[in-house]
Amino acid sequence: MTSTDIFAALRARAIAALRDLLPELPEDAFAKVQMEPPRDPSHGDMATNAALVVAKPARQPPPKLAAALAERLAALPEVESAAPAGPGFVNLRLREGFLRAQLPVILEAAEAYGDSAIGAGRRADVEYVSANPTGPMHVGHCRGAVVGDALANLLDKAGWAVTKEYYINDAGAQVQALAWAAYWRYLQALGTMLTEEEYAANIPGGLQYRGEYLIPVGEALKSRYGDALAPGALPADPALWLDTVRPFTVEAMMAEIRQDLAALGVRHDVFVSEAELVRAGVADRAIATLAERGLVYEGVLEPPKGKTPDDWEPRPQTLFASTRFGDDVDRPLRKSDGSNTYFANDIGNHGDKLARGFDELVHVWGADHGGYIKRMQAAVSALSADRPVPLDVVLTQIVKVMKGGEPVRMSKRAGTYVTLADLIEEVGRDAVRFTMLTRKADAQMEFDLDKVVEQSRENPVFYVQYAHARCRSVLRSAGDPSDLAEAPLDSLADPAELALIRRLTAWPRTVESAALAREPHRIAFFLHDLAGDFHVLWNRGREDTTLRFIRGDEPEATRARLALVAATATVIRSGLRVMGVTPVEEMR
RNA sequence: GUCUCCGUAGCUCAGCAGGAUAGAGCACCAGAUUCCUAAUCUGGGGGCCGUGGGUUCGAAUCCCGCCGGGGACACCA
Repeated sequence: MTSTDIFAALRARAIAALRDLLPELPEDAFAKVQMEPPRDPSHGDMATNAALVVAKPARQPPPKLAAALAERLAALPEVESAAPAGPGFVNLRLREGFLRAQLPVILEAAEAYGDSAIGAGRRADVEYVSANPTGPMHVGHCRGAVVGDALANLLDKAGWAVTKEYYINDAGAQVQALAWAAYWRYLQALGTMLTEEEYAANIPGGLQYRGEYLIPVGEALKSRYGDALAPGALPADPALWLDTVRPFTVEAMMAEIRQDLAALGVRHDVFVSEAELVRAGVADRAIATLAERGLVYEGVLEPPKGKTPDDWEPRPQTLFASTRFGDDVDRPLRKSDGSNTYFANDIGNHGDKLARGFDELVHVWGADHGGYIKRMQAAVSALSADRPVPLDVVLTQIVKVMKGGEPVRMSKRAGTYVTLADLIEEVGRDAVRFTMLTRKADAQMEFDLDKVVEQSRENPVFYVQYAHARCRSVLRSAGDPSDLAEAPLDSLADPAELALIRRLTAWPRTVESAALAREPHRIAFFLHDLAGDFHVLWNRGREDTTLRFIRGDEPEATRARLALVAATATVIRSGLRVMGVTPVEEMR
């Protein structure tokens, strides 16, 4: 594969030179060689630790190796100069011509610039959102949705074959409670004489979902079934209606969730239903597999340390020996009523993923599920013992929604939480998505409704969009020339122009490192920096008219700069695409 | 009590799988607009990277202890 990543290219050059200098050295001695931008730009365009890394196995002092390596590298056509530095680094300064030559590379690749092959086509299943189908999505789900979607896009760009998956938790007690709540709205639609409290007193677990969003579901049940499920508008035996109302309600909730996701621009490839998996016996099969491997037993757990639940009692349970795979305690597979625990069903879910042939599993969960990671990884290890498949979990922290400097109170019970639909309506899809990616997923985040719509430098969404719009504005006023990849580029020599080119060439390695770290927020930071470089250049043109992009008196220089602008726009678009944000043509 | 994440400028946060003199934005101070959008930009001050050890050529980064904070801890999902 021909990489467009010049850092990878020069790293290969450095390794080749070292191999030549030290033919005795085993190949794995070069594994830790890095070629990266130095912190201090005055050190040059790239720096490598190659001499430091190789010094020990080569039994030579690093400075001596660095000097020899520098001499070799200095002879390369891409390299202007190379010098040993510090304890054994080699700093490289690239020829400006080589840097400029990256612009046609970018323009020809277009948005494919930065695509990588490190994923090597491995099949990755990215499961995200997976909100319980018990109500509309709120901002908490939203972060997971955006992070997951961007991560999936990122992995795709970096060479994985990605499936975007949603796991519907439609088999547990909460869905049961949802059905009871929907049934209440149904009774209301039929004109029941009961009060809410009277109804709530007689249902298992109480009336848990009181939000108004179930009212339409009650109406829909009425128009579909009349009073057949509650003759005389009186509560009937659940055996008569529960298996009808539950799936009906789940379907209604999922329709709403799909709508919310669509509004966010999130589209999953696969929706997997927990209930269906259970019906298909997937969970039982997975547990049977574990049992065959001697990992399932009947046992009594210690009470949890710290705070013991009031109703705790020692009791034999069906347990999975997850401690053998690094978990803290073994985990129950069956509830006291004999049905599967959520964990047992999720083992089935993962068994199903493995059966579908994925090479890597990635999940995005809320941080409150952090305690669940070890047991799930244990289960996947146990199930994939013959062909290890890694399970990576990305946790997303809480989002605090702020308005006018005050936190917006959220309560699902009271039905006052901020729904995703509200949020999108208020600030727009692109702002929501971009902002959700301006923090590391695992860091708490304040989402300031006022700032996000503010059109100022403080707002990174705006800042990046504005840079793209400016690029487009320039290209439009130049008549959108199409043959910029052939433009002569020698006139691009101003430090600000070269700085922008250097930034652009860092895009491929940014994609790779972000994908490997599973950190899509790095894309947002990169774009912010890139936008900054562009704004700087733009402003130089204010002070120094010879630096303007379009110069009527200098057609060649104009073409060169248009090539630079077009490349910048391309990379911004490419990054925004990963984030799922629409690049704008103008800022009206 | 156990597990887990976190602690970097006054504030909000980056810091790229250990690298050279630790960065950005906001806030603060001083500047730039006959111009392709000043919705932007330039310059400046500001840090014991919570703390004590360890690993090594080299640590904000890796390991251990401590302090401080978030989250999770059978039969919820």
